[in-house]
Order: sequence, then C-alpha cells, then structure tokens
Amino acid sequence: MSRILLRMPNTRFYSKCLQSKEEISTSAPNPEVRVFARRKRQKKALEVSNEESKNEPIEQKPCGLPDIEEFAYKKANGPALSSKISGKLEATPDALVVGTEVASEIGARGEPPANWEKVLEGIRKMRATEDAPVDSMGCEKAGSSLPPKERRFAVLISSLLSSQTKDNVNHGAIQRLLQNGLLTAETIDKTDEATIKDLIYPVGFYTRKASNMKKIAKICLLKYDGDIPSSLEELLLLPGIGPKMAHLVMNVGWNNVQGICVDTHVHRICNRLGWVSQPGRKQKTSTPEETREALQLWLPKEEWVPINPLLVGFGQTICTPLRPRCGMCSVSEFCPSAFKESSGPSSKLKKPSQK
DNA sequence: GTCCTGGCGG
DNA sequence: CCGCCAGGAC
Repeated sequence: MSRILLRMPNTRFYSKCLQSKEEISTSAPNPEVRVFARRKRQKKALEVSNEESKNEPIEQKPCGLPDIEEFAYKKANGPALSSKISGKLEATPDALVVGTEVASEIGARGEPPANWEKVLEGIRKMRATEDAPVDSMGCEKAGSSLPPKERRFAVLISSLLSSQTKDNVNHGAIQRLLQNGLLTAETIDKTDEATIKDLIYPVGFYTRKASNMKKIAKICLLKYDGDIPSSLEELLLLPGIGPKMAHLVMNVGWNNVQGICVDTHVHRICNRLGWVSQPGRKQKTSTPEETREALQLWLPKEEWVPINPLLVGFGQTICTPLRPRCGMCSVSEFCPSAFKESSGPSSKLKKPSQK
C-alpha cells in the first residue's frame, strides 16, 4: 500500500527524455511542409533543469477573471456580440494581436461560406431560448476567488476532468478537490493517487485522470514553479492534454487565443454546415484538428472563442450527433445536410453486429 | 447493445 | 485505422 515512490514509476520517463517537441508549430511558412508532423506522441518530456526563465506569467487580466472553463464563455456569447460581427465581417484572422505563431501565414486566404453570419446569428437566437446543459451552471466560485496562479491551475484541472463528463459532475469533482485544498500542484503532488481518484470519482475515466493529475502536478512543480505552461506547445506535452483542452486552457487560463477550441460538436456541426469544405481543399474534414485549421482560415478571430460554447450548446440540444432535430432548427435552410441524416436510424453499418 | 466523448497507444 | 477508458444516452 505504501509504495508511493518519489519518482515516476515509468522508467521511460527518464531514458526517453529530451528531444520532446519537434515541429509542433503550425507556422511553417513553407506550404509544402504543411502541418503533417505528427505532433502528438511523445509527451513524456520532463526536463527539469532546463530553462525556467521563459515561463514568466503574462497575466493579462488580473484576478478579475470570474469563471473557469466553459463558464467563462457565457458572457462572451451574449447578444452584445451580434453587432460586433456584423460590423467586422472582413476582419482577417491575422489582424489581431495574438501569440507568436498562429494563422498569420494561412490566414489570408479562405473565403467565408455564404450566409455564415446569418447561421451564427440564428444559432445564437436558438441558444437564447433553448437551455443547453452547457450554460445552466453557476460555478463562479470554483476558480474566480483564487489568485491568478491557482486559478490557472484550477482551469487546467477542470479542463482535464471535464471531458467525457457532465458539467455538473465535473463541477462536483472540482468542488471536492477545492474543499480538500487539492487544486494546486503542490498539494496534488503530495496526495495519494487513490485519494484523488476517490474525490473525482464520478467523472469519466477517473483512473486515468487521477494518474494524469499526479503527473501534471509534478511537471508543473518541476518545470513551471507550480504554475501551468503558458504556451500551446508546452500544454500539449502534458499527459491527458490534447488540442481541444490546450486551446481551451489557453483561451480561459491565459486569455490568449491561439486557436479555436474544436470538440466533436464544433467538428460535426461545421461539417454539416459545409463550413470546412472549401473548394480547393478536401471535401470534408475528418478530424477536429483539420476542422480547426479549416475554420481558422476564414472565421474572424472575434468568434474563435465564443464559437465553441455556441456550437456545443447547439449540438447538445438541436444539432445532435444522432437524429439532429432539423425541424426545430431555424437555420436549416442554410444547411446542406438538413434532413439528410435525420431519417436513417443507423446510418452506420460498419459492424456486422453479429455475435 | 451500440454509439459517443478526448486523449492515447498499438 | 482500431480499441481502451467510464459512464450516459438512446
């Protein structure tokens, strides 16, 4: 029982260190290089003694940031935005000041799909009347009252737990961690993994997540002085943090929009709308990452953050994965997929389903 | 019973 | 590509 080693149980951690990131950046000016570099894999870099100076917090907004995670979005997608987009429809993505390496190269091209503003506006209106699970939560306390560093760490942990987990369940888990003082790298690092597992229990994949929490806490302690990484690339090196979470943490934790947070809702809906099937490109995108890149080609940057909660809520209530309710959708007239996949009960006949 | 979810490994 | 994780939705 008491074999809580001080070091990571995985020896590969040490043997395979270094040489971690290679070609993660999407900024390759060379069109031929593209982003092919399989940037995933090989997250196991735990170099400690290396640099520590470049991790200066670049807090842009002091403690005022109220919410964590998707709750922070709530304010962004209010009606106040409608005027913003209608006025700014020609804004190219690279017009805004963002991080170092974003869509500056790819941004210039890419024509917006027809009527995209009408569609967004229509979805916003539907979201105002329908109540989606994503926006019926008040958990202002979880992250807001904390100092910036702890708030960021809470954002990271909350993101980690949130996938495959209902918002209220995730909220409960975060609250339990908070009550036990387990929302900092130091305390998590000192806590038994089994304890964490129990506290976060109801969330999906809790075993994996408890393990990832321990690893993340240790990495943050050793490499970032207990703070969280402040760049996309470094966030992606954390176990359990993929593109979706990394962008979310950049948006909410650092207030630094490096890209669109594309989950399966955004992925699915953008494909149904034909928003990511430009003439020159492939017909459709097959992965969320491809969707993110295609979407970033034309979507004005003001929409990069609010589009996620907007489409997530829409995807939970109307444009559902199975049997989308096109009859209730006010923008179905603009949707090339409307009423096409709603009838087929099981359009997927991949599996023989015989046993 | 099958799909869905994000990240990950094979 | 497939499957695993844990659990909910259908």
